[in-house]
Amino acid sequence: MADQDPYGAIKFGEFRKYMQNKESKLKEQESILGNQGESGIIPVLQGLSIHVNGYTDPPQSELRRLIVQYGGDYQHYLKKSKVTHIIATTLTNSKMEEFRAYKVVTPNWITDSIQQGQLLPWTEYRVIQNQSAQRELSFGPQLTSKASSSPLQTRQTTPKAKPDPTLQKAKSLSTRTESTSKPLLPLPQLQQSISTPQPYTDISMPISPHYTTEQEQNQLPSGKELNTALLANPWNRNNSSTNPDFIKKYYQSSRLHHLSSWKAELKDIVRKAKEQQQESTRLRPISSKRNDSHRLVMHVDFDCFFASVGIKSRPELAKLPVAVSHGKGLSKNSSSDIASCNYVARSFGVRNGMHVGRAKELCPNLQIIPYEFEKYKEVSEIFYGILFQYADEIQAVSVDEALLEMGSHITVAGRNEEESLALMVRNEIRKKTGCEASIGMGANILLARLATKKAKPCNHYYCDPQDVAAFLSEQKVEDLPGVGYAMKSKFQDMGVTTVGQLRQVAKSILLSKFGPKTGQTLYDFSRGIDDRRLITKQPRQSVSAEVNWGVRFENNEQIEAFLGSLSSEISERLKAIDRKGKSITLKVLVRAKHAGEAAKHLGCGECDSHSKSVVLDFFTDDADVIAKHVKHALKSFTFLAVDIRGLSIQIQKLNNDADQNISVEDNQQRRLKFDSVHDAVTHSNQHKPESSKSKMAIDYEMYMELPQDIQRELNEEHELEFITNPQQEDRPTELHQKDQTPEPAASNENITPPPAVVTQDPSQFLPALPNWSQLDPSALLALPQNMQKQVLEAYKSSTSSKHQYIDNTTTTADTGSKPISLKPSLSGNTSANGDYGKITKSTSPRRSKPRFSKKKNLNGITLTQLFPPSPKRTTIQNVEDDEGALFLSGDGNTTGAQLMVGTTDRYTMEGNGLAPAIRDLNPSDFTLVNGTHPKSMEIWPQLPKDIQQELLQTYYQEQRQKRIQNKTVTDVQKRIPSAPIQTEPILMGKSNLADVRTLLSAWVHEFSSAPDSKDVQTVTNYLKELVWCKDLEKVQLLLMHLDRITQADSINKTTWANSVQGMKESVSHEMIIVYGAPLG
DNA sequence: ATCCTCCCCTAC
DNA sequence: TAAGGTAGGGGAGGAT
Ligand SMILES: Nc1ccn([C@H]2C[C@H](O)[C@@H](COP(=O)(O)OP(=O)(O)OP(=O)(O)O)O2)c(=O)n1
Ligand SMILES: [Mg+2]
Repeated sequence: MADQDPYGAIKFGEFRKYMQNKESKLKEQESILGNQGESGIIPVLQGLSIHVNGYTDPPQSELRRLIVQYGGDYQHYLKKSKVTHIIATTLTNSKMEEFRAYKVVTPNWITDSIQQGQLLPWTEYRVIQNQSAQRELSFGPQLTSKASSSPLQTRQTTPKAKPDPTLQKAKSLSTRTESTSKPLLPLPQLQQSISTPQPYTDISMPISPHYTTEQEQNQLPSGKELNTALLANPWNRNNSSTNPDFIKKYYQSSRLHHLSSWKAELKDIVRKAKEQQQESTRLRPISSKRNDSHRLVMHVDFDCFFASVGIKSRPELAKLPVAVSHGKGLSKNSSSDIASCNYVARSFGVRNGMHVGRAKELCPNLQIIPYEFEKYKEVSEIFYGILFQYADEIQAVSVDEALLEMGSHITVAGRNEEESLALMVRNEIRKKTGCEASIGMGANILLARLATKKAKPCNHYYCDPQDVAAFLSEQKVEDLPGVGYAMKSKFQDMGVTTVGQLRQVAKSILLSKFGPKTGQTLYDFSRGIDDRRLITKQPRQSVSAEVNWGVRFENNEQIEAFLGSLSSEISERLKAIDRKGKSITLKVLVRAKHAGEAAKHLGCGECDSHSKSVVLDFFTDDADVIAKHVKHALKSFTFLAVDIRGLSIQIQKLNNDADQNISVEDNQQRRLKFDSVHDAVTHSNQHKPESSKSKMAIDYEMYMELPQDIQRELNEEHELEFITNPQQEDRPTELHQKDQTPEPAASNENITPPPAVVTQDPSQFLPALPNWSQLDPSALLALPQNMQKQVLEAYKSSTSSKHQYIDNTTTTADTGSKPISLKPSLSGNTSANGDYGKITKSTSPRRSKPRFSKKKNLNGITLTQLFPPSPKRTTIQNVEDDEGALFLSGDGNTTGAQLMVGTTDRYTMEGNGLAPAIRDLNPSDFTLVNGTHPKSMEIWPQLPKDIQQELLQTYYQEQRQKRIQNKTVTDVQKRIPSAPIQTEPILMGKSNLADVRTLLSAWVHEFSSAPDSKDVQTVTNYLKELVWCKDLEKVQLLLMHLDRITQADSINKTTWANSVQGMKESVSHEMIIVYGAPLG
C-alpha cells in the first residue's frame, strides 16, 4: 500500500490469521458445549467477553461452560481489545499490573448473576490485592531490619533476580509504572500530533473499562520522544549503540560479560583436564563411579568475591562498608549496579545487584571501589589450582565458586573428617589468595549449597545426613537452588514459605503447578533428595552475544549496523572455540508499551522480548552469513527503531567433533555429486578479485530452500541481498479493523526494507546459477527429489513459470515466518521481574489452560456416526494400551486388570464428567486410522477440526509405537546372538528412576488401604533385579521413595509399612546372596 | 509421544 | 551518568 512497510503488513496479516484460526478452533468446542445446555436459560452474560485467569474456585472449565451457556463470550486468551472482564480469584502484584486496564472480578460474579437471572454490578465483585501481595509492601523495611539482625540470612534477598522492592511497591499501590514514577521527559500530546503516527497508541484501551479511574494510560510514552531526548545528550550518544565502538567498550566494562566468559573458560579448562586425566588413568579401573553412600559434595565460594579482592589492596577499608561498582555514587541517585559488597555493607541491607543510589540510602558511608577484572581472574586461577589438587571431580560454577566431589577424602564416617578437610582447603585458599572462602558440604549438591549459605561468611558447614530433615525444614523456599523471584512468588501465592511447608505439598500439586520436571525437583529437594551429578564434561551447546544496555536507535541503518557488529562479535567467539552452528536466533527487546525511560540509566527498562530463529542446512561461523540471517529475521518484526532496547544473537545446534566430521563428509558427498555446478560457479568468479564479490539479490525463502552447498557457494561468492516477495507482504484489506494490534505507520523509524529493495524478478536470481549447459544431469539426479524440483524450478522461472516460483515462495514464506513471533505482543504480557529495575517483563503469556486428556478432546462428538467402530476390544485390552496400565503384570493377574479399569475411568472422566463409556471411542479403536495417514482419507476435509486433530494425533502415536516396536524387535534380534548382555531391569515398561518412582507413587496411591500381594511381588522382583545389576543407588532411592510415599496421610500406614518392610528384607536377602553384605 | 519454537527463569 | 551477559533447564503449545 502507500506506506513502505510491507514487513509490517505481512506480519499483520499473519497475526490475524493466527488468531482467527485459534479462535475458530476453540469456538467449535464452545458451540459443542453450548449446545449441550438445556434450553430456556437467561443469557445474562450476553455481550460480555470474559477471560478466566489462573486457578479459580469453580474450576476454569466449569466457568467456561457457564459463560458459554449463559450467552457470554469465553476468551481463551487475554486479548486486549476484546476482553471485557477477567475472572480471577487472587491477584498478585504482577497480575495486578498486567490486568490494570480490565474489570477483574471473582467467579462469584458469574455464579451469582446466573443464579439471580440478571447481571449484577461487577464492582461488587472486584478483585482486590490479596493478602500476600499486601505483605510485600512492607518488604523494604523488613529487609533492612532483618538483615541487620541476622547477617547469615542475607541470602534471603538473592543478588539478582529480585525486583526492586520499592519499585514493586510503587506499582502496586498506585499502578504507576517505571515511567510515570520517574518522568524524564514531559510528553505533551501536542508533540504527538506533530510527530509520526503512533503505532502503539493503544486503540484497545478505551474499549476495556479501566480497572482504576486514573487516566495515565491514555498518555503512553512515545518511543521517539524518549529517544530523541536521551540521544540529544552527547554523553549518552557517545555511550550508546549509535557509536560504532560501542560493543567493544561495553563488553570491556561489563562485569556480567566477564563473569560469563570466565565461566566458559573455566568449564573448558575443567573439561580438558578431565579428558587428560581419563587418558592417563584409562588402564585403571574407574572405581568412583556411583557410590552414593560415601558421596561428599563440597561447595566452595569466596565471600563477597569482588569486594574481597578489592579490599585486599585497600586494607584501610576492611572495617568499612564497601561495594564494587562503576558508579562512584557522586550523583545521589546513581543507578549503577553494585557487583559485590562486603558483609559490613550487607549489615545495612545493601545487596549485590542493588543500585548504588539505593545502597547509599541504606548506608550513607558506603565506600565504592572500582572493578579490577584482571585481579579477579588471577585470584580465580590460584583458586582453581588449589581445587584441582583436592577434588575427585570439579564443576566450575563461577570465577569464585565451584562444586567438588570429595568422597575419596573420607575414610571413616563420623570422625569429622569433613570439617577438617574444609578447614584445610579454606586455609590454603586464604594463604594463597589472601581472601576468605566459605565451604558447604553434604551428600549431594543441594545439601552442599544450602550448607554454604548457612556457613557464610567466613566459615564452613557440613550438613550431616542425620540432620538433613531438621536442617531442611528451617530453610526458606527461596534458598533452594533454582527458586528465584518468580517461583518464590508462586509459593507465596500458595502460602508456602519454608522448605518444611513445601514438603507438605502434595506432589500432584507441585507437578501441576510447576510442570513435571520442576515439580519433581521441588518435591525431591524438599526431602533433601538431589540426584544430579556434577557437570564436568558437558560440551557447550550454544554461543550468544547480547547487549541490552545503551541500546537506543534512531533509524534502521543503525540497527543493521549494530547487528553487523554483533554478528562479527559472535563470529569471533565461535572461531575462538573452533565451533560452528547451524541455528541462528535473533532476540529483540522492545520497550513495553507503557514503559518510559528505564530506571537504570541507559538500561532496557521494561521490555517485551521477541525472538526468531532459523536453522541452516550447514554449520557456520561466518559473520556475514549470521548478519544476513539476523537482519532478515529482524524484518519479520515490526518494531519502531526507537523502541528497541536490546538485541542478541544466539548460535545453537553447534557441531561437536563428530558432527563436524559428518557434516564435512556430508558436504563432500554432495559436492562430488554437484561438482559441475560447483565448479561452474567457482570458476565464473575466479576472474574477479576476492575482495569485490558480486552483488546478488535473492529471495530469502528461495535461498533457504536451496541445497546447503549452493547456499554456501552463494554466500562465498556473492554479496547477498535478501529480498522478499512484495506480493506476499501486502497489507490485508481488513487493516482498519480496530481490534488488532496497532501497526506502525510508515516512517523513518520503522524497520523498513533494506534500501535496495529489489522487486521480485527471477532473472535477478539467475546470474547465480550456472548455465543450463553446465548443469550436470547426473548431479541433478543425485539430489533428493525436492531439491531436484527446486533447482529445476529455479531454472524454469527464468522463462515461463515465474508463477510457480512465486507460489512456491509464498507458501514457504507463509509457514516460515509464522505468527509465533507475534505471540508476545498479542499476549500483552508486561510485568516487572528480575532485579533492581532491570527487566524484560514476564507475566507469563501462557496461563494454565485446561489440559484435556486425549479422550476428553472428543468432547462428545459422535465419532461413531462417522466411523463405525471396528470390532471392539475387550476392556482389558483397551486399557492395556493406556499409560495408566501400571500393574497389569506379566502373569496377567486379575487384580491388576481391575485396578486399571478403575484408573482409566477416572482418568477419562477427569474434570468434565464424561461418561466412562467414552473410553470406547478412543480413536485407536478405529481401523480407519490404522496405518493410513488421516489426511489421505477421503472424508478428511469434511471432518471438524478437532476430530482431524484427534485423528492426526492418533496416527502419529501409532506410528511411534510401531517404530518403537520395530526397534525393540530388531534390537532383540541383534542382541540374542551376542549373548550375555545385561539388560536394564524394567518395571511395567519403565526403567528410569523418575518413571519408576511415578509408577510406585501411582501404585501406592491407588491401593492406599493395602497393596495387592502380587504387585508387591512384582515390585520386589524388580528391586532384586536391580540388585543383580549392581544398581544399588536406584534400589536405595526407590526404597526411600517407597518409605516416603507410604507415609502420606491418605495411606494406610500399617499395611504399607509392613509391605515395604517385607520388600526391604527381600532386597537385603538378595544383597547377601549377591554381594555377601546386606542393605546399608 | 516426541520434537520444535519461543519464550521464561535462574545463577553467577 | 554507565557498561542489565549468558548458558542451560524447562514449560506451553503447536506440528508431526
Ligand atoms: N548480581 C551480581 C552477583 C554477583 N556478581 C559478581 C560479583 C561477586 O563478587 C561475584 C560472585 O558472586 P556471589 O554470588 O558469590 O557473591 P559474592 O561472592 O560477592 O558474595 P557471597 O558469595 O559472599 O554471598 O559475582 C555480580 O557482578 N553481580
Ligand atoms: Mg561468592
